[in-house]
Amino acid sequence: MPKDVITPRATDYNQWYLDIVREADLAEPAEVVRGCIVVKATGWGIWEMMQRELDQRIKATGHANVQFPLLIPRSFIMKEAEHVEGFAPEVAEVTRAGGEDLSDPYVIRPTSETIIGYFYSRWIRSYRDLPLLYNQWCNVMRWEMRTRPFLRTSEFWWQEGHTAHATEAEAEAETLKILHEVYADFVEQIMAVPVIRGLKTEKEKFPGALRSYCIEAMMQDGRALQAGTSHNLGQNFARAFDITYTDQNNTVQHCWTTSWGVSTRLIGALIMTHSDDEGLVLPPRLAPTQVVIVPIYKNPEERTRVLETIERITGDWQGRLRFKVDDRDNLTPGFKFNEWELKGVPVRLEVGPKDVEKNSVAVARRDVPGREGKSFVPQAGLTERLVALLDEMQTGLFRRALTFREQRSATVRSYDELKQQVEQGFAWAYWDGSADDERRIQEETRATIRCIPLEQPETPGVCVYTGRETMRQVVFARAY
RNA sequence: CGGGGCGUGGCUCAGCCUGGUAGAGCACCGCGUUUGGGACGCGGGGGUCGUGGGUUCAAAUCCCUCCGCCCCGACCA
Repeated sequence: MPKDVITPRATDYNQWYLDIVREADLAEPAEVVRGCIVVKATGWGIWEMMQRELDQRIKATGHANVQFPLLIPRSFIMKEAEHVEGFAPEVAEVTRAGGEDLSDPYVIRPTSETIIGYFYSRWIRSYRDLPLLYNQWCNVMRWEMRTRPFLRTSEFWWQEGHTAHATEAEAEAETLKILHEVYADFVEQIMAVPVIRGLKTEKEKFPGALRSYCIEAMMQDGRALQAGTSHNLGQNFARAFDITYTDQNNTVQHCWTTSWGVSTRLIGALIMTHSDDEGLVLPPRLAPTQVVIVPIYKNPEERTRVLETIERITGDWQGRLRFKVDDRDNLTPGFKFNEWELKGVPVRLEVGPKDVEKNSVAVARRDVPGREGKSFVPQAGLTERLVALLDEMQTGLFRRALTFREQRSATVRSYDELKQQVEQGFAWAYWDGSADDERRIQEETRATIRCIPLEQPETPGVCVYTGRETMRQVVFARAY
């Protein structure tokens, strides 16, 4: 009998999400620290896989890792006008240390453009120093009013890339390269989450940026989640922090800078894209453990025989499959089946006395939950079969998510249609409105423009709000 | 910041209305039997009832203070 530990999605999507986080043992509320979470081993293991894949891509595109201080002089935050307005309300400050009040208080970094800008201004002298391509993995803090595990917490973990370039074109190329080659590639290929790549509107862009690009994903309730952002900061921060270089003509110029980040929020995206009422579902290429093996036996003799068989069939797995043998002796197989299902391990193998005799194993695939996803297969050729199965599951998860998004997306031609469509998913619409129009729509529908997709239609259409003809199409949705 | 809810073994909660020796389920420990979809029996350990004050012969229970957490809305990766 399964225990009712997870609220079905259809009953309460929000509660389902919280149940998954708890039951899959990803994280728990920190309780004693407002708005923060403790990321537990299963959750952090997933983040480490994300870090590994992202870090490879960040380095492959020419960046190196560095580490800046956690604390930033408060005065730094005040230097870029839009940036102050955007972040001042949500920074935590350190006003006292070493038993004394600080004459110049610090803020705990909400993001590091300012302190990095300060150092870049000292490091960059010549065009020969450019481009400067750095990234840092760290935690940041933003005093959020309402928090949810992974999606929005006061402290979160992320990477923030910060680069400086000689020209606007180079900065723009960098911003887009990160969006495509690092973020979209990782999220789609490894997380199996389809994304829309686009540009943020003025209202939604990063405080202090010239332009913000983003990737947007659709969750199972039809709402949008921003999965990553890449900002072309123009010369705004370079002016605020005097980041200048001398060019080939001996003229002093301001640099063009970029910043870009993805965070542990991706874990939230992962959950809300693939998981089901039985628990977490991990795409094979991201799963820290791809195959878990549950031995089944009634007595010590059987145990020995079964474990020997497992030893033999996993003999050529090193380097091909990430696996784990669950030989805990105090738990029944049934308990383990459910536990690994909750934790989202893509494939479970069961090896018992019958399999030892028949040279078979039971294979259960997580993307088809319960007994339906279970079949008995021969031990011969198992490794190849599993590698192929994982591959098939990876592709299948992506396709399933993409199909879902398409079913929940529609092009709308009137404001009434838009209102209806955002109730259930993405509304594609021609748009020629202002930031104020955007605000009014948000008030009335709770939906915002998620992005102006990079791929635009070739024929003009009529703006869904103003009625004016325009070439520009945008995506409206309610967002997390 | 507004609105609501809750603080009692590790967890979920009952007990409070109507004051009188602190309970249950789960988890944990020991032993035995079990083990192919969340095992069972027997035994056992563990709680200054969020904090401070008040009322009372007597407070988890009644009154007040403070603190914390969770949930729902407007802002945000």
